[in-house]
Amino acid sequence: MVRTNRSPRLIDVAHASGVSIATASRALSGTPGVSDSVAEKVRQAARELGYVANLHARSLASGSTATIGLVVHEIGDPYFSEIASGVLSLATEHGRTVQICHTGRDPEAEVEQVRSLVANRVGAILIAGSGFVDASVEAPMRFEVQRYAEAGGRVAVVGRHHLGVDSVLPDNRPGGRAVAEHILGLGHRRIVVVSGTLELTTVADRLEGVRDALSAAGLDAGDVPVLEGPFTREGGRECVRRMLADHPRTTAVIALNDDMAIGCLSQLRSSGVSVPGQVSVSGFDDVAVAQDLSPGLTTVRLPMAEMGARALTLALKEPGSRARRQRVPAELVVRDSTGPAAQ
Amino acid sequence: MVRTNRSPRLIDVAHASGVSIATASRALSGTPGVSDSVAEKVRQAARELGYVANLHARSLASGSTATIGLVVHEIGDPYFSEIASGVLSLATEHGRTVQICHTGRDPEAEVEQVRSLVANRVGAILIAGSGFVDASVEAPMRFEVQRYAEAGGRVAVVGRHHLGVDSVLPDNRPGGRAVAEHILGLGHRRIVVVSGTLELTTVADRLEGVRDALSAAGLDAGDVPVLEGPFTREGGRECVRRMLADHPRTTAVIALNDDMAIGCLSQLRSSGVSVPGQVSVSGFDDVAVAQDLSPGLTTVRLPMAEMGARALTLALKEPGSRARRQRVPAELVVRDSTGPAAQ
DNA sequence: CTCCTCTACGAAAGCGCTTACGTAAGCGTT
DNA sequence: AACGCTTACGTAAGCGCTTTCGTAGAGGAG
Repeated sequence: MVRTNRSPRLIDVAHASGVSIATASRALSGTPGVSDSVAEKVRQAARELGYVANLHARSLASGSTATIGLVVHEIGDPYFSEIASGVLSLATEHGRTVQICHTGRDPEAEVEQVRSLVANRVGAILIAGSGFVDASVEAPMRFEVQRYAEAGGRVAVVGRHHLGVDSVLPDNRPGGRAVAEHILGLGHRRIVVVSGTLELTTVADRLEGVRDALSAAGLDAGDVPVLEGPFTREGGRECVRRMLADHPRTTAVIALNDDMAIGCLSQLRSSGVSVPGQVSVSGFDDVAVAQDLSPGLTTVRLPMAEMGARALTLALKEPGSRARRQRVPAELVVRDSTGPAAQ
Repeated sequence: MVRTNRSPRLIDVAHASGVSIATASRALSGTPGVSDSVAEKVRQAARELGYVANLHARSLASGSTATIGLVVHEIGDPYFSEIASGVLSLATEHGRTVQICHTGRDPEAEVEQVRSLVANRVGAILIAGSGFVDASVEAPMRFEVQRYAEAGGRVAVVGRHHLGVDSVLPDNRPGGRAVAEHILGLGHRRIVVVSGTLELTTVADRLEGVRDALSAAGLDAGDVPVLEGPFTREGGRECVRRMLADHPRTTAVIALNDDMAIGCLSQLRSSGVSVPGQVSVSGFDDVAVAQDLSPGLTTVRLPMAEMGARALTLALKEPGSRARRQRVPAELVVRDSTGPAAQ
């Protein structure tokens, strides 16, 4: 029975090294109960045959997988692709493969994707991206995640609370506070916040931080308009247009992520407003390109790749009795897009 | 034998709907040979039980997978993340999952990743990113890919020739020619090309196009310095520093990708050189952020997401008798970073 | 020398699914 | 009425691995 042109199986390795397939399996997967000499013989045979275990067979038999699932909103978005980069790098080190899903920012698609990852019996699920303030929107997701976790699945989230699982949480609120303090410290008082939809917890948290700073400076947070738009570059452009129309005397724009900030810069430039001469602009996230913009974007740095890696680390660890939380510090990075308030 | 807290299996669905597991399997996977009424009954039962097929069992039994593997150099890089975005979106529509590997631009890691995808028995492999001019570097990859393809695997590549499989090839050379013609048309003659390593075919092709245009304009291509550096923003900065030192009278920089162009803009700005007043800069790729830079980057648009989607489409199709090639047009996009040559 | 305990290994039972093959029933021919 | 053909379904043999359980042999204790 010659199987030409097929990849060798465990049984081929077993035959070649003169042991049973049970022993071969143990030798190759490092399970104890095999003498060193036999184990080495088996490994040698495997190498010579070019044997690679069939993952599906292994998963089916063992009931667990080396694949980990990563859910992001949009992989084309630098915020998420940098997180993914961190996850991928670490996963590769651990010999694990990563299956990425993106949801197009649709909460229903998100639940759908998680369900499909569960169905695929992935070993762990990582969920990146903001949750929703509204608990009822969050409920199906929470349900799905909990069920998976209770069945022994490992889950970790980044930048998302309230899911009752291990999480890596950036200091959104302190970050918001820091950037607002910076703006205030430059003398700005006619400020506008450019924000993604307030339904996102990330947005809400950052905004909260901004308000903390405003109150601390004795301002009424109600005096600072919050312009809401899509959490994208186009959203930033749109908000700046509204700002120029409705709040023409504004001297500083606090955008709640870099994407929007980039859109703001773009629109201000096309509208002939100088930055930071007439209007200062700040962002949030510090995506890679932020430092190369003109002017360089003042923003709050979040170590995205590291956050991804830490989430993976959490998911790989033994589950704790309760959900762990890792805070990730947010660091203000001052560049050229902010300057003293024009008089 | 009650299996509490475990997901239902095919046999549970079969029992619930009063058929054999073979019929249940056929009904759920759409294999012909089941009457409509029975099929509907089975699907109904599956829905009620919340049944989802175990992918591993299915793959093991059928010998094929719904997973497709995508190899990129660096998922954090917009060029690749936009391709990945296209692949993911289309894959989701097809009910397929995508496993992404990134290689950190290391040719050996690349082969390693492909090997591991093969081991995982993925249904198709997509490889994005430039190949190497040097055939001997390319050989192991070619070998691996061919072996997989011969064993019935489906492979498609984007932006890479010489692998002997279906490919989606951007018009790098015509694109290079177009952007160089644009620069020449603006009156520039003291031009510098800022380039990634010449070992990459992508770089070589684009450069070829640039030279075509130079020759056509009656210039000696040898007169135009080619500054080589890493194919990244930092590489762009570095090359500009060299340019300012060695070729101070340059009026135009043709960067061979947007990343480098962004680095060029950044360095020129910090060096106090105005763009496009003193020096014009062009890029290549048209990553999403290019339009929002200041000045907006003149570049050559490649529809990355579409390229990814097309590669997937090729891989999903029945294999042809010979490798198919799809050319993707490159379109010059003129923005504000290029202007008339200063006298 | 016997009995017991370990250790190293083999036999074999699945993991949950697909699919080749077998068969019974229905239908049209002659 | 006998025959073949088609359709709809069931039976059972795997897919390639892990893991439980059983056992032979080595070694120590009495």
